[in-house]
Amino acid sequence: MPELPEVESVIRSLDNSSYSIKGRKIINVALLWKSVIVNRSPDDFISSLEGTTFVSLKRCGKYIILGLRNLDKTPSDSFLIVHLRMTGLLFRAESLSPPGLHTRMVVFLDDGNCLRFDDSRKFGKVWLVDDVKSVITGLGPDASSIDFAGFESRITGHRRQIKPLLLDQSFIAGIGNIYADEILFRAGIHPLSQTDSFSSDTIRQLHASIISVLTEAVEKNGANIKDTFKEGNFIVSVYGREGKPCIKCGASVSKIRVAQRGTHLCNNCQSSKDVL
DNA sequence: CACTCTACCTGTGCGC
DNA sequence: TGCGCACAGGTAGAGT
Repeated sequence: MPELPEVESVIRSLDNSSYSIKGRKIINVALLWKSVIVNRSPDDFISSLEGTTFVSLKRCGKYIILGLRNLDKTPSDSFLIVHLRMTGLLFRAESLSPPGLHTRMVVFLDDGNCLRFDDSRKFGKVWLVDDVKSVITGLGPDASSIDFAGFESRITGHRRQIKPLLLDQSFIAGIGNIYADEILFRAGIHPLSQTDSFSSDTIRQLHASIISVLTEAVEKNGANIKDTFKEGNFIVSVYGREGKPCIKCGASVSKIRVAQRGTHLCNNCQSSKDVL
Protein backbone atom coordinates (compact mmCIF):
# COMPACT_ATOMS: atom_id res chain seq x y z
CA MET A 1 0.00 0.00 0.00
CA PRO A 2 2.01 2.89 -1.22
CA GLU A 3 2.11 5.90 1.07
CA LEU A 4 4.53 8.81 1.05
CA PRO A 5 7.74 6.77 1.68
CA GLU A 6 6.82 4.10 -0.86
CA VAL A 7 5.93 6.71 -3.49
CA GLU A 8 9.22 8.48 -2.79
CA SER A 9 10.96 5.14 -3.28
CA VAL A 10 9.25 4.67 -6.64
CA ILE A 11 10.49 8.05 -7.80
CA ARG A 12 14.03 7.32 -6.68
CA SER A 13 13.97 4.00 -8.49
CA LEU A 14 13.07 5.85 -11.70
CA ASP A 15 15.68 8.55 -11.27
CA ASN A 16 18.98 7.58 -9.70
CA SER A 17 22.67 7.32 -10.49
CA SER A 18 22.38 4.02 -12.33
CA TYR A 19 19.24 4.79 -14.32
CA SER A 20 16.91 7.68 -14.98
CA ILE A 21 13.94 8.07 -17.26
CA LYS A 22 14.89 11.75 -17.53
CA GLY A 23 15.90 12.44 -21.11
CA ARG A 24 14.13 9.36 -22.40
CA LYS A 25 11.72 9.89 -25.26
CA ILE A 26 8.39 8.09 -25.49
CA ILE A 27 8.09 6.16 -28.73
CA ASN A 28 4.89 4.24 -28.09
CA VAL A 29 2.21 3.60 -25.46
CA ALA A 30 0.13 0.48 -24.85
CA LEU A 31 -3.06 0.72 -22.82
CA LEU A 32 -4.09 -2.71 -21.56
CA TRP A 33 -6.93 -1.36 -19.44
CA LYS A 34 -8.27 1.86 -20.86
CA SER A 35 -10.12 3.06 -17.78
CA VAL A 36 -6.83 3.68 -16.03
CA ILE A 37 -6.83 7.03 -17.87
CA VAL A 38 -8.99 9.55 -16.09
CA ASN A 39 -9.18 12.66 -18.23
CA ARG A 40 -8.55 11.74 -21.87
CA SER A 41 -9.76 9.37 -24.49
CA PRO A 42 -7.28 6.51 -25.06
CA ASP A 43 -6.42 7.74 -28.56
CA ASP A 44 -5.84 11.30 -27.40
CA PHE A 45 -3.79 10.09 -24.44
CA ILE A 46 -1.52 7.93 -26.59
CA SER A 47 -1.04 10.42 -29.42
CA SER A 48 -0.32 13.23 -26.97
CA LEU A 49 2.36 11.20 -25.20
CA GLU A 50 4.18 9.91 -28.24
CA GLY A 51 7.22 11.98 -29.11
CA THR A 52 7.51 13.65 -25.72
CA THR A 53 10.53 13.41 -23.44
CA PHE A 54 10.64 13.01 -19.66
CA VAL A 55 12.27 16.07 -18.12
CA SER A 56 11.37 15.93 -14.41
CA LEU A 57 10.05 13.70 -11.63
CA LYS A 58 8.51 14.77 -8.39
CA ARG A 59 6.09 13.73 -5.70
CA CYS A 60 3.14 15.66 -4.27
CA GLY A 61 1.72 13.72 -1.35
CA LYS A 62 1.05 10.30 -2.86
CA TYR A 63 0.89 11.63 -6.43
CA ILE A 64 3.74 10.98 -8.87
CA ILE A 65 4.28 13.90 -11.24
CA LEU A 66 6.26 13.13 -14.40
CA GLY A 67 7.12 16.25 -16.38
CA LEU A 68 7.18 15.96 -20.18
CA ARG A 69 8.37 18.20 -23.00
CA ASN A 70 7.75 18.00 -26.70
CA LEU A 71 10.47 19.82 -28.59
CA ASP A 72 8.43 19.84 -31.78
CA LYS A 73 5.45 21.67 -30.32
CA THR A 74 4.56 24.94 -28.64
CA PRO A 75 3.37 25.06 -25.93
CA SER A 76 5.29 21.93 -25.18
CA ASP A 77 5.05 21.06 -21.50
CA SER A 78 2.67 18.51 -20.04
CA PHE A 79 2.51 16.23 -17.03
CA LEU A 80 1.83 12.54 -16.65
CA ILE A 81 0.37 12.13 -13.16
CA VAL A 82 0.08 8.71 -11.51
CA HIS A 83 -1.66 7.74 -8.29
CA LEU A 84 -0.94 4.16 -7.20
CA ARG A 85 -3.84 4.01 -4.72
CA MET A 86 -3.53 0.61 -3.03
CA THR A 87 -2.00 -1.93 -5.34
CA GLY A 88 -0.44 0.13 -8.10
CA LEU A 89 3.16 -0.47 -9.15
CA LEU A 90 5.14 1.89 -11.36
CA PHE A 91 8.52 0.61 -12.48
CA ARG A 92 11.03 0.31 -15.28
CA ALA A 93 11.23 -2.89 -17.27
CA GLU A 94 12.77 -4.03 -20.50
CA SER A 95 10.55 -3.34 -23.49
CA LEU A 96 10.81 -6.95 -24.59
CA SER A 97 9.61 -8.34 -21.26
CA PRO A 98 6.06 -9.63 -21.52
CA PRO A 99 3.29 -7.76 -19.68
CA GLY A 100 1.94 -9.31 -16.52
CA LEU A 101 -1.59 -10.36 -15.67
CA HIS A 102 -2.22 -6.98 -14.06
CA THR A 103 -0.30 -4.71 -16.41
CA ARG A 104 -2.51 -1.73 -17.26
CA MET A 105 -0.18 0.57 -19.19
CA VAL A 106 3.21 0.32 -20.85
CA VAL A 107 5.12 3.42 -21.95
CA PHE A 108 7.86 2.37 -24.38
CA LEU A 109 11.04 4.45 -24.27
CA ASP A 110 13.76 5.10 -26.82
CA ASP A 111 16.43 3.09 -24.96
CA GLY A 112 14.84 -0.37 -25.01
CA ASN A 113 13.22 0.11 -21.64
CA CYS A 114 9.64 0.83 -20.72
CA LEU A 115 7.76 2.42 -17.87
CA ARG A 116 5.17 -0.04 -16.65
CA PHE A 117 2.06 0.47 -14.58
CA ASP A 118 0.67 -2.70 -12.98
CA ASP A 119 -2.34 -2.67 -10.66
CA SER A 120 -4.29 -5.74 -9.60
CA ARG A 121 -7.16 -3.83 -8.03
CA LYS A 122 -7.60 -1.27 -10.81
CA PHE A 123 -7.87 1.52 -8.23
CA GLY A 124 -4.83 3.38 -9.53
CA LYS A 125 -5.31 6.35 -11.83
CA VAL A 126 -3.33 8.15 -14.54
CA TRP A 127 -3.84 11.68 -15.86
CA LEU A 128 -2.22 13.62 -18.69
CA VAL A 129 -2.55 17.35 -18.14
CA ASP A 130 -1.00 20.70 -19.02
CA ASP A 131 -1.56 22.05 -15.52
CA VAL A 132 -0.77 19.96 -12.44
CA LYS A 133 -3.21 22.02 -10.38
CA SER A 134 -6.10 20.71 -12.42
CA VAL A 135 -5.62 17.31 -10.73
CA ILE A 136 -3.98 18.15 -7.44
CA THR A 137 -6.43 20.45 -5.78
CA GLY A 138 -6.85 20.94 -2.09
CA LEU A 139 -3.79 18.93 -1.11
CA GLY A 140 -2.34 19.98 2.24
CA PRO A 141 1.36 20.57 2.91
CA ASP A 142 3.66 17.58 2.51
CA ALA A 143 3.75 15.52 5.70
CA SER A 144 7.46 14.75 5.44
CA SER A 145 8.53 18.39 5.60
CA ILE A 146 5.84 20.40 7.36
CA ASP A 147 7.33 22.66 10.03
CA PHE A 148 6.05 22.80 13.58
CA ALA A 149 4.52 26.26 13.36
CA GLY A 150 2.60 25.34 10.24
CA PHE A 151 1.45 22.06 11.72
CA GLU A 152 0.34 23.67 14.97
CA SER A 153 -1.64 26.39 13.24
CA ARG A 154 -3.40 23.84 11.04
CA ILE A 155 -4.29 21.36 13.77
CA THR A 156 -5.73 24.01 16.07
CA GLY A 157 -8.24 24.90 13.40
CA HIS A 158 -9.89 21.48 13.70
CA ARG A 159 -11.94 19.57 16.22
CA ARG A 160 -11.66 15.97 15.04
CA GLN A 161 -10.46 12.48 15.92
CA ILE A 162 -6.74 12.49 15.29
CA LYS A 163 -6.44 9.40 13.09
CA PRO A 164 -8.98 10.44 10.43
CA LEU A 165 -7.37 13.89 10.48
CA LEU A 166 -3.93 12.41 9.73
CA LEU A 167 -5.46 10.48 6.83
CA ASP A 168 -7.11 13.61 5.44
CA GLN A 169 -4.94 14.61 2.46
CA SER A 170 -6.27 18.17 2.56
CA PHE A 171 -4.94 18.51 6.10
CA ILE A 172 -1.49 17.09 5.39
CA ALA A 173 -0.52 15.05 2.34
CA GLY A 174 1.15 11.65 2.24
CA ILE A 175 0.06 9.71 5.31
CA GLY A 176 -1.96 6.51 4.82
CA ASN A 177 -3.31 3.87 7.14
CA ILE A 178 -0.02 2.17 7.95
CA TYR A 179 1.98 5.26 8.82
CA ALA A 180 -0.93 6.88 10.68
CA ASP A 181 -0.85 3.92 13.10
CA GLU A 182 2.95 4.04 13.36
CA ILE A 183 3.03 7.80 13.98
CA LEU A 184 0.37 7.66 16.70
CA PHE A 185 2.13 4.74 18.38
CA ARG A 186 5.46 6.57 18.43
CA ALA A 187 3.76 9.70 19.76
CA GLY A 188 1.87 7.76 22.43
CA ILE A 189 -1.46 9.17 21.27
CA HIS A 190 -4.70 7.21 21.08
CA PRO A 191 -6.14 7.24 17.54
CA LEU A 192 -9.58 8.30 18.79
CA SER A 193 -8.23 11.31 20.67
CA GLN A 194 -10.03 14.57 19.93
CA THR A 195 -7.60 17.13 18.58
CA ASP A 196 -9.11 20.01 20.53
CA SER A 197 -8.03 18.27 23.75
CA PHE A 198 -4.34 18.29 22.76
CA SER A 199 -1.85 20.21 24.85
CA SER A 200 0.97 22.02 23.09
CA ASP A 201 3.30 19.26 24.30
CA THR A 202 1.07 16.66 22.66
CA ILE A 203 1.04 18.59 19.38
CA ARG A 204 4.82 18.91 19.53
CA GLN A 205 5.18 15.18 20.17
CA LEU A 206 2.84 14.37 17.30
CA HIS A 207 4.69 16.62 14.88
CA ALA A 208 8.05 15.13 15.90
CA SER A 209 6.68 11.62 15.34
CA ILE A 210 5.32 12.49 11.87
CA ILE A 211 8.70 13.81 10.80
CA SER A 212 10.78 11.05 12.36
CA VAL A 213 8.62 8.13 11.20
CA LEU A 214 8.40 9.40 7.62
CA THR A 215 12.07 10.37 7.47
CA GLU A 216 13.17 6.94 8.66
CA ALA A 217 10.77 5.20 6.29
CA VAL A 218 12.00 7.25 3.32
CA GLU A 219 15.62 6.45 4.23
CA LYS A 220 14.71 2.76 4.33
CA ASN A 221 12.82 2.83 1.02
CA GLY A 222 9.42 2.18 2.56
CA ALA A 223 7.82 -0.33 4.86
CA ASN A 224 8.82 -3.93 5.22
CA ILE A 225 5.40 -5.50 4.83
CA LYS A 226 4.35 -8.44 2.73
CA ASP A 227 2.29 -7.54 -0.32
CA THR A 228 4.14 -4.31 -0.97
CA PHE A 229 5.86 -4.75 -4.29
CA LYS A 230 9.28 -3.63 -3.37
CA GLU A 231 10.25 -4.62 0.10
CA GLY A 232 11.56 -1.64 1.99
CA ASN A 233 13.42 -1.95 5.26
CA PHE A 234 11.28 0.13 7.61
CA ILE A 235 10.03 -2.22 10.33
CA VAL A 236 6.54 -1.39 11.56
CA SER A 237 5.82 -1.41 15.29
CA VAL A 238 2.05 -1.89 15.46
CA TYR A 239 0.57 -2.18 11.98
CA GLY A 240 -0.57 -5.76 11.37
CA ARG A 241 0.77 -6.88 14.77
CA GLU A 242 -2.52 -7.41 16.60
CA GLY A 243 -2.16 -9.95 19.41
CA LYS A 244 1.63 -9.65 19.41
CA PRO A 245 3.61 -7.97 22.21
CA CYS A 246 4.11 -4.20 22.11
CA ILE A 247 7.76 -3.46 21.44
CA LYS A 248 7.80 -0.84 24.20
CA CYS A 249 5.89 -2.46 27.07
CA GLY A 250 5.11 -6.03 26.07
CA ALA A 251 1.33 -5.66 26.33
CA SER A 252 -0.73 -7.19 23.54
CA VAL A 253 -1.24 -4.94 20.48
CA SER A 254 -4.94 -4.22 19.85
CA LYS A 255 -6.87 -3.80 16.63
CA ILE A 256 -9.95 -1.58 16.48
CA ARG A 257 -11.86 0.23 13.74
CA VAL A 258 -11.55 3.97 13.37
CA ALA A 259 -13.39 5.67 10.54
CA GLN A 260 -13.91 2.24 8.91
CA ARG A 261 -10.17 1.60 8.89
CA GLY A 262 -8.31 -1.19 10.62
CA THR A 263 -6.37 0.54 13.39
CA HIS A 264 -3.57 -0.93 15.47
CA LEU A 265 -2.44 0.41 18.82
CA CYS A 266 -1.06 -0.40 22.23
CA ASN A 267 -3.69 0.55 24.80
CA ASN A 268 -1.02 0.77 27.44
CA CYS A 269 1.35 3.08 25.57
CA GLN A 270 -1.26 5.19 23.78
CA SER A 271 -3.11 6.93 26.59
CA SER A 272 -6.89 6.93 26.38
CA LYS A 273 -7.38 9.86 28.69
CA ASP A 274 -8.18 12.31 25.90
CA VAL A 275 -10.83 10.09 24.32
CA LEU A 276 -14.31 11.44 24.76
C1' DC B 1 -18.32 21.11 9.83
C1' DA B 2 -17.61 16.25 11.53
C1' DC B 3 -18.61 11.95 10.57
C1' DT B 4 -20.53 7.64 8.17
C1' DC B 5 -21.51 4.94 4.36
C1' DT B 6 -20.89 3.37 -0.36
C1' DA B 7 -18.64 2.65 -4.59
C1' DC B 8 -14.70 1.42 -7.06
C1' DC B 9 -11.87 -3.55 -7.64
C1' DT B 10 -9.70 -8.23 -6.97
C1' DG B 11 -6.57 -11.40 -4.41
C1' DT B 12 -6.33 -13.68 -0.05
C1' DG B 13 -7.59 -16.37 3.63
C1' DC B 14 -10.90 -17.83 6.62
C1' DG B 15 -15.03 -20.99 8.24
C1' DC B 16 -17.96 -24.55 6.99
C1' DT C 1 -11.94 -29.79 -2.18
C1' DG C 2 -14.63 -25.93 -2.90
C1' DC C 3 -17.89 -22.47 -1.95
C1' DG C 4 -19.19 -17.98 0.08
C1' DC C 5 -17.79 -14.12 2.25
C1' DA C 6 -15.33 -10.77 5.05
C1' DC C 7 -11.40 -8.20 4.47
C1' DA C 8 -7.63 -5.24 2.77
C1' DG C 9 -7.19 0.19 1.87
C1' DG C 10 -7.03 5.60 -1.08
C1' DT C 11 -10.26 8.62 -2.45
C1' DA C 12 -14.59 10.81 -4.10
C1' DG C 13 -19.15 11.73 -3.38
C1' DA C 14 -23.57 11.35 -1.16
C1' DG C 15 -26.04 11.18 3.05
C1' DT C 16 -26.77 11.95 8.29
